Amino acid sequence: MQGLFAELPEPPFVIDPHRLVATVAVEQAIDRDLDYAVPTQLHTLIRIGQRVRVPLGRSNRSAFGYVVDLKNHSDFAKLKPLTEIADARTLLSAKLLELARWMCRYYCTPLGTVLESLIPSAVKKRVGIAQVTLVYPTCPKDQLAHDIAAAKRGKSAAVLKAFLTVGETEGIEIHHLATLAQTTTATLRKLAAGGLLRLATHDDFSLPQVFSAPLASPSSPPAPLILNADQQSALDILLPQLAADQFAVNLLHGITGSGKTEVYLRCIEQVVRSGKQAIVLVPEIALTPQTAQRFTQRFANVAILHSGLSATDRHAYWRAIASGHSQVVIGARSAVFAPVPALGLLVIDEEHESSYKQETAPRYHARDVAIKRAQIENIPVLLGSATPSLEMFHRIHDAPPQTDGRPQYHYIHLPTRATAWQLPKVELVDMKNANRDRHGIHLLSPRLEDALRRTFAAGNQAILLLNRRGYSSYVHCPSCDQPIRCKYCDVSMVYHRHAAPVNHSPLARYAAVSGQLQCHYCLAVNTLPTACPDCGKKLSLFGLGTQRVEEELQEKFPDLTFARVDSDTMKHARDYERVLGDFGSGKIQMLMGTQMIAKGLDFPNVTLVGIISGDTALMLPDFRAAERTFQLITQVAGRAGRGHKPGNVVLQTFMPDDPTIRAAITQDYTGFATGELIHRQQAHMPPFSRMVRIILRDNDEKRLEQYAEQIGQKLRDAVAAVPDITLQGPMPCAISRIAGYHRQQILLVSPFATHLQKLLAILRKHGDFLRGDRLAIDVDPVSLL
DNA sequence: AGCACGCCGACT
DNA sequence: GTCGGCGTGCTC
Repeated sequence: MQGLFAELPEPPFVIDPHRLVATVAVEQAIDRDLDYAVPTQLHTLIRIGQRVRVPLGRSNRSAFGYVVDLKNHSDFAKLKPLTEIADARTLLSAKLLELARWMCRYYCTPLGTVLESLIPSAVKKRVGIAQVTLVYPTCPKDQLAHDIAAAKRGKSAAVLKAFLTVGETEGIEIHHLATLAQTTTATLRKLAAGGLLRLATHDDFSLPQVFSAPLASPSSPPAPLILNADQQSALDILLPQLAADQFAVNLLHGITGSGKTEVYLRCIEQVVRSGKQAIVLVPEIALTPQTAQRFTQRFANVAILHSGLSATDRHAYWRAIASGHSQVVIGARSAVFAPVPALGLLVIDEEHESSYKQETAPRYHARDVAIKRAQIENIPVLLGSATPSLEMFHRIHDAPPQTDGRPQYHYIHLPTRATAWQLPKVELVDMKNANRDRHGIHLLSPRLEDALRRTFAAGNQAILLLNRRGYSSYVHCPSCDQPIRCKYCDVSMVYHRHAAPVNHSPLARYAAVSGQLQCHYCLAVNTLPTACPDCGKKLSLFGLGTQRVEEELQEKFPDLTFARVDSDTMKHARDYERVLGDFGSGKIQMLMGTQMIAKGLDFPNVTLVGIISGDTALMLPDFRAAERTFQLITQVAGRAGRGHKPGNVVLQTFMPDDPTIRAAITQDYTGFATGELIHRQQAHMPPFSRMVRIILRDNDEKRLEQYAEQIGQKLRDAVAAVPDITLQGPMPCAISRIAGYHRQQILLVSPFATHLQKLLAILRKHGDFLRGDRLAIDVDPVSLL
């Protein structure tokens, strides 16, 4: 069986033919690679990168793993033989294996666990791989004519003639042969039983029909767009890197509408022209048909790895990508592992997005993995954003001057809108005064209401952002002065007006139709109590959610057609596509919802963006709260004025003097970043330090405290041996309980990532820190909740 | 992650 | 007397 990857070494020359050892990373949280003896009959078949079955443990239970090394000796005395090769293909190229090894070290995660998330499960399970039966004549080829003459007529002669006409030295697929010889497969099997033919079955790894289209021209010719000067100078930096096959990190900082995508496309065109492939990462929620179309219009073979793919399709795409058929791969986080044979460029769009961080083991950040992969493949990586993460902004500006052998960092700025449209005007509404003269509760200020009316009167469209689902975020008892909290989590429950479909929760079926309390963390659902469970007094509703805004809109704008877009109403990708389609065609006048509508939408008729509460995220107990707030406001503001009409943004806030809000009004990224970086430096926070967060959990609070103290002591001892690391904690997490588990954390902070890595390596050797059920290690955490 | 070995409470 | 609780440690 031929390997998929040409660069993989042949199996070693067998020095001792009786002893071949395979190092295997089992698909389990075992932080050690295990050596197995390779049975003699597998010596010529085994390859690094194959998935194998091995006996494991005292009871020799069967486990799967990946061959990560082949050698003639082992330090271990008594080796068990591996059971079988589970898949003849090499599922891992040498370079991807090197990437996995780096993740294993950097994220302090067992290699087997890393590989488990590198190889899609559809590939592991071989979903959709059929067996194909091939038929061979038993006589030598030069005797075929003689045998045909001997058979004279009948089926035997017809079948053998088919071999001659095809001129096939290899076997012919059984159904194909039956058609050629005008007979049936049953007859062929009979002839095989009689000794005239030989049958053999193989795995059918061929690509499905959809991929058999030739490398044709794309569906529509590339638009002969004229680039502006900034785009052109961006390409002047990027294209030589591509031509030179050179590792370089590029931060493409371009305001919304500045034409970042066109820069991506031009770079990818060059990659494709040179016969290589490109990978484009986009945030999960930006993986819409609208995004995909921009690429499929320009390239013939685009693999779009979206979450709705079936296992069979996923596996088929993986094979298409591994074969080099796909020129461009577009996908969310895990697409960074796409097994393209000749990677030419990695693009990470919206580089600052926190959805690039995986919150389960291996807790990797796809942007950082992409940079590492680019280094391994010796290619450029292109990080795009209108609001770069402070990590990248600082790293690029603080990079030492280019010297030989050091990675090159490039800051590429696109400061103007590509089409010379105006940036939207942002207007601030101080909510402390806005509703002074009105009765009742109003989420929409008179100013925002007025702006909406004028927008619709002019036949334009609007987007309204509120970053919280549900109706009301606190159900509050005025007497006890306590909001109703989740039974299992340390958070208040959110009131949802109508039974929202919460299929993930086993409690969902008990939800009342009229209204329910939901926990947004563990997804528990309760009915809304009629009175305070503690004192029996009447409850009142506080805080606001998208459902409440929906209600107010229906009252104030009875003729308005609008859609609420949040994870309650958009359960399927299809719902979302339909709503976006209706919005694009003008059937819907307004979208209202959570951050799902803040990213990437490009509708030229949108002239107004309303932000109902610009400061909700600012209050979160997280050092990135200001950064997130600035990013969200800037992103959603960028949805306005993308056509020929100027855009307006109305930003409602209770904190009109907050520096983050002020910077967001003027969309002054550099001003915001400079100020925020000073704060971070004073507080010794990232990007001026690196952080490792250790999360401990237990369903018993007392036991957790003991455990945290014990781990804390071990850590303090270890920290004493490594310079420049400070330890904070153990302390309760900001959300001190989730789904019944009490949570504590310990933070390790150091100005030097290498010191933290050294510490983790020591702890790891010690072995106390791999109890995945009680302890999680999060390197470079993106959230501290 | 499994799974076995090991040392203390309520059962035939 | 022993069935079984889940704490600790190993897996080539």
